[in-house]
Amino acid sequence: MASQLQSPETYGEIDPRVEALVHDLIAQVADKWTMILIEVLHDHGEQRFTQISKRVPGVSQKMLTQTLRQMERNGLVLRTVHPVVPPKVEYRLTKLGESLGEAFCGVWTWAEDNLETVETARQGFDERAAG
Amino acid sequence: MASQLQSPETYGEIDPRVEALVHDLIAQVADKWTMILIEVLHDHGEQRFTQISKRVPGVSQKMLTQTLRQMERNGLVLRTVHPVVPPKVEYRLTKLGESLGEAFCGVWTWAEDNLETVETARQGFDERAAG
DNA sequence: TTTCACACTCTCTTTTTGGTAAGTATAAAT
DNA sequence: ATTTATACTTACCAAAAAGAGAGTGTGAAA
Repeated sequence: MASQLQSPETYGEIDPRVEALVHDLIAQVADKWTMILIEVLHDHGEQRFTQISKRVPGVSQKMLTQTLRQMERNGLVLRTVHPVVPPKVEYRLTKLGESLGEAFCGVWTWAEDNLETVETARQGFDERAAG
Repeated sequence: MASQLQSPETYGEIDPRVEALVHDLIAQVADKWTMILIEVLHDHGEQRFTQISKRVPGVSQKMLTQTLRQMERNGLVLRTVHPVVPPKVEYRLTKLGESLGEAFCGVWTWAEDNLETVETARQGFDERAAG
């Protein structure tokens, strides 16, 4: 398969294993729900599962659990279980989670600032394709 | 906006439709291959299809074409077709593409800076889960 | 005449992802 | 005795994404 051709020297000085790790980490962390959850947890502080779900329109229970778990595993979120009935579990961002939120700021503001530019580009592209 | 990660009370005032547009745009633009292609196009300037594919280990032809097209549609990439045989097509980042690359820098460096922190967090989590 | 180069496109198959809905545990309230 | 609340887990299924591989067009070189 020609698509798998390798040319190691093109990556220059950077260790390709580190590159791969960075790519993987970004893929996990730049996920749609993760980004939204960071936002919600930042804006509203420590919250319970149900509160979060109400603030995030469109998440299924499954995805919320899954994303929260992954974030916890990656050290972005602290999960506190209170041994009561019915269960009470609270989530909040760790320092690491907050710092990721700050790192995302650039992308967020880029998206906000360029919504129209992108929309215009799309229209141009689609017209060229059609005409 | 909430993306600025500053004050909780600003969250309520945002138009949810704009929020949704921003989320969608980020989802398209924060995609794994898009990020890698921005990097490669930034580092090596204007390149042909095959050159790019050699510099990106693991992309299939399909994904490369698809991602490049999406980027072109979003105005991130300029595609230049030279009417010769065999075909010659060159790709380069637009200003918008470059600006997105800069916006990503924060996330990129966050990932590099925190690789170990995350790895440690994961090990802790996995041990807790096992034990 | 066959081969090669390049940048795709198309089809088929596999893998991954995500939704839905039901089930679990427990104590208090009705 | 039944319901309610919370925070899940599990099983099943449909949809979407991605991979593999073959095919396309054209002119020049072997």
